[in-house]
Amino acid sequence: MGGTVQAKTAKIQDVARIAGVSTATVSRALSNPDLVAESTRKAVMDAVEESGYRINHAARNLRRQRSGSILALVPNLANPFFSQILAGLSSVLSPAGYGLLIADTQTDNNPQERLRSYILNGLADGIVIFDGHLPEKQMLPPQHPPIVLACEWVDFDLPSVRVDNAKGAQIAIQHLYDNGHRRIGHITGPLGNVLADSRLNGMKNTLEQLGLAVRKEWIFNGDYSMDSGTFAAKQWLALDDRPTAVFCASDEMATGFMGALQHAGIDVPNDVSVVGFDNIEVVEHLTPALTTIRQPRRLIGQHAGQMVMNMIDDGVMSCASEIIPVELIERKSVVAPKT
Amino acid sequence: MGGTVQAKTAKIQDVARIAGVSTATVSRALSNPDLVAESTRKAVMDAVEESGYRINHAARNLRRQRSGSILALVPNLANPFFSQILAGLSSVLSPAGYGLLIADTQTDNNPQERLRSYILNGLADGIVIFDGHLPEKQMLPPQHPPIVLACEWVDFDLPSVRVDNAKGAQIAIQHLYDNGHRRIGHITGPLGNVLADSRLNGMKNTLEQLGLAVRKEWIFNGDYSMDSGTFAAKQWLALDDRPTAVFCASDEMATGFMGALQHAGIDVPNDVSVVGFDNIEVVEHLTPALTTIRQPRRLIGQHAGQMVMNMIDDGVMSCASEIIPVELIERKSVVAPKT
DNA sequence: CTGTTAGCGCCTTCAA
DNA sequence: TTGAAGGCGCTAACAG
Repeated sequence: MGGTVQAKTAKIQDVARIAGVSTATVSRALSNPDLVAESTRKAVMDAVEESGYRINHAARNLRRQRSGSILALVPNLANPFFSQILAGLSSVLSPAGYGLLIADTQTDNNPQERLRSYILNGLADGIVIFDGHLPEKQMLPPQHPPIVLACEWVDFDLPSVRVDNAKGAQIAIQHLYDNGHRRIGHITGPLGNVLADSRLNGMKNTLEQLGLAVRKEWIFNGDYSMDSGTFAAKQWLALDDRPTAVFCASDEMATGFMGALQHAGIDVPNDVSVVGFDNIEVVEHLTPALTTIRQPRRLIGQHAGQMVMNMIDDGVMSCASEIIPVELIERKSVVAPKT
Repeated sequence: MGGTVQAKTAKIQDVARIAGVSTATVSRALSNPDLVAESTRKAVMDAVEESGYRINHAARNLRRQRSGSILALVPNLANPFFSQILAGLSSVLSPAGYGLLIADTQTDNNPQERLRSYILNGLADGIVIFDGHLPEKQMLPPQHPPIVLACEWVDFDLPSVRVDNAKGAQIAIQHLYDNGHRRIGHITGPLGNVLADSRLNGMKNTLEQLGLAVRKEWIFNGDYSMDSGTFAAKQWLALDDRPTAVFCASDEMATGFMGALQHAGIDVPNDVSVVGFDNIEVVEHLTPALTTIRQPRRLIGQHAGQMVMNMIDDGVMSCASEIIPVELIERKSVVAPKT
């Protein structure tokens, strides 16, 4: 429990004394400059300078009944998928004066209770949740700070920002179709994850619209990880009757899939075409460079951040959800199937 | 249970009233259970349960003169390199009751002043800095919370946790040598970065010890990014007299390097062998799978976190630095050179 | 435009 | 072992 070693830092009273005004005036000069006369404002600023005054956030927060920070709940901080999103989040929060508090919901085995305590604790003025496994509707206390759901979410009545997953899947399948593929497989995200489901359904629907079969043995279960892509490759290799193209619900899986295939001597894209999802940085440097559906992750973070801040400012608990568009990035992993 | 949740959150006074004790006793029962009688302790706990009391951190922090969180300063949150490190950090901080505050030092153009304000603001009880560009010695205020330097650091007299970079470089070069390579190139990290310099120097020294030439035109300047690896590939391609192997100061650069080479029709590893540094997740799935120097990033985060916490507990401003060992991960990107 | 005043919710001596 | 009481540093009425 030791304490922080801090110098006897100047308080607002010291500034007031030096500037020859009241503490209230100092406070105003600092947070509402418009409310004080130009001359006193300057006197205060000089006094601040002279005393080296820095605001004490704990005191301000107590008084204002807020915490000055936004909490991001991430399912697995180690997953690089989130780095861009967090960067986006940080980029809007920081200029607005909010701190970014990050918690990894996987670090302990009772995330539900943990979420609850985070929400109740008043640690944050707003929360952005990236973990779709987390909440059960009934867990949400009646009284809670603004919450925004980002990405992987189970159906839930809270403002959210997500990507148009079904559309992405549709674009991917259509692209494969346009390149002549009629036998198309899929590596799914974790079952039960809405986002994964959207991609899967988007794929199935498009296939049907194109009059193509949805073959059960061509749907490989994955969990977004590279390893699950590797595993899918093993299944693909074991097939007698193989699809000529595979649409992967994440770039990581596509990477693992292609890698394992190549290590087994398969020629990508000539033996199989592959389309990914996300456009993570690395896939452009793969051989073949991966054709994928771009998901603007930084933007997701920015929008989510903006949404919570707006909710906080407006003192409301809900706002319109947002759908962020996706686009096809054509590279080298798709060619016409061999005849 | 079954109590209605209050609209207004319960304060310590409410608990005291319900339990029939004083607020002091409640406070003690909560933070120093040993100091109160078993019976009253239980009464307090029941009252807490009944009222749905949750501690108000702002108030506690103000009173205790601490913030309850640790600040991580990251040069670029979008860089996936940090995700594992942050996960490690979070995994030790969270159980200890600390919040993890993250700031991206690249989001504005005056990081120096920003760092200063972070340090002075008392926002955090301790700071972990990952940004080697950041601090100038004289910027450090005389009085500041415990700080730990992690990774990329300019020479500086503060406790640090880093990896044995020179050793890593040595291992890499030796491995290439053992495979028959005598013409070895290097892609550096950003110049002036100690970590990059250590790797470069480790490489040069090893080369000399082995009696090999250090050829200036075989040292390509990079900045750790994949794009800089791509750029180095262009330079390699333009060379009349090419090295048969290249040691890259980061896996990202190795990835960009190999990718660009392959896109240009070069056969890796038969035309050039490549060794990386870091062992980021993806490189195992590349074709060829990348031989690299493993850097235990999660561990770095954990150690850094542990170090700040120890310093906070002990009320000291310094402690022994740590060097984390590295190891060679052999995969497929190194073969004997063509004769 | 500025000062006075009264807490925000908690912890922690000091007494009992 | 427990209670009483005084702030921690700041802000937001409410006067002036």
